[in-house]
Amino acid sequence: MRLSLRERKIAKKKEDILRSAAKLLSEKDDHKTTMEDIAAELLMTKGSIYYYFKNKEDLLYQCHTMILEQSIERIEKISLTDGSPADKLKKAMTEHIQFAIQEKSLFNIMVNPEQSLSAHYLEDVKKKRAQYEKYFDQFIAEGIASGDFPSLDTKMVRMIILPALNGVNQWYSPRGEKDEREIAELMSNYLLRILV
Amino acid sequence: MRLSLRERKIAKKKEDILRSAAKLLSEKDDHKTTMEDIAAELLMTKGSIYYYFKNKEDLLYQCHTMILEQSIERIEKISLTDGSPADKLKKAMTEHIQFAIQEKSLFNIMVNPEQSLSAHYLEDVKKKRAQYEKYFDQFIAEGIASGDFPSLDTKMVRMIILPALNGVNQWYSPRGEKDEREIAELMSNYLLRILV
DNA sequence: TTATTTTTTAAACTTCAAGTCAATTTTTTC
DNA sequence: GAAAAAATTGACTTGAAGTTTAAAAAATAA
Repeated sequence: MRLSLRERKIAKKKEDILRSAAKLLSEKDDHKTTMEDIAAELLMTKGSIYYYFKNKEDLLYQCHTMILEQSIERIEKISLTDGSPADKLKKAMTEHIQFAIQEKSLFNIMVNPEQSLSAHYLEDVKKKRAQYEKYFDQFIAEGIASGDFPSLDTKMVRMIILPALNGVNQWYSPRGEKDEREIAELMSNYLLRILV
Repeated sequence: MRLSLRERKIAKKKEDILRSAAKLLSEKDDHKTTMEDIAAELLMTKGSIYYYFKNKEDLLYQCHTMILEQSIERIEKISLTDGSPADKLKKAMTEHIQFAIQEKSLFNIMVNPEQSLSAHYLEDVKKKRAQYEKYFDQFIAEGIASGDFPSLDTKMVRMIILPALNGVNQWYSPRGEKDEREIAELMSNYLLRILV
């Protein structure tokens, strides 16, 4: 119990650091964001970051896993729903968009893992991404099988959908004319047109 | 005349350097690609790069402009064609995809200019990007005006199309089952479904 | 060939950030 | 409240990469 409390405290601190890292890394390039900057954001010194993380790359890697694991959890839940394939796909898209906007910084640093992560970490990140992408393929395939969607190239369609969804947090601004829900609704509807 | 010959020689050398830079920068992150690496690729020493370019950021910036200016030229030509809006849009999409694949490295480093370029350069790059994007908006708007496309949110549609097109060079592999033309054809057809 | 200009080089210079660590402070435990 | 464990500090080391520069080499011109 007590141990669990401490563990939760550490987990919280780790998450704080990850968010600080993500915030700064999403603004500037990797090497322009120093460990000192990341620490300063939290009124710490960089020394203590090394108490929680092995090194800078580990920090980046854990930003990836944090988002990826949550994303997988969310889409897993959707897949267990008993809606139509189109319903599931739509829900997956709108949730993705809203999550991406909500976690803008973290999503932002996830573009181009190839460039920023070395082989060891990259492998794992790619695996998790593939795991997430598979759900989209699954929903699309289901729709084709059931006749809800016409026969089409599942991967190609998914490779249109996902970059489009991820693109959102590159241009979204909270001061734009559309809010999260409107964007999610509009974009997912347009994307569904490809399939019906 | 003689001057022009020399100028062309310099221009060629500059392009060689830009391509070397792009090649390495597209593989690794900015700071992991050193000026020495870029020079070594061309059997030069890093000192001589500074004979042609002001600094590393200038190198990056000119990679952007090289591609952007060519892209704008290409789409400008398409816009002067007298095909239907759908024809022009389709041509713009297929050309974009094929150009992106052809110039994979250069396109690759163009994701996230915000992170790698400082304000001064960034402004110019953004202007050029906007210039390019405007053509897509134009084709879509034309189609709506002529009744070829239904009424829809031009910007939103463009913000689906372009990220999808740019996504291609993240996953394209020359050893994949589809070649450039097939990908361009298939993807542009799917994207057009949103509009018709 | 000689003189002049252009280009390349190699080394030096500078700057700066990642990572380490022993000492200190804070928190927890009993 | 004292002892033990956990967390934080900040100075230090290290290495690396961008940039500068003076001199050498190569190309061009006369």
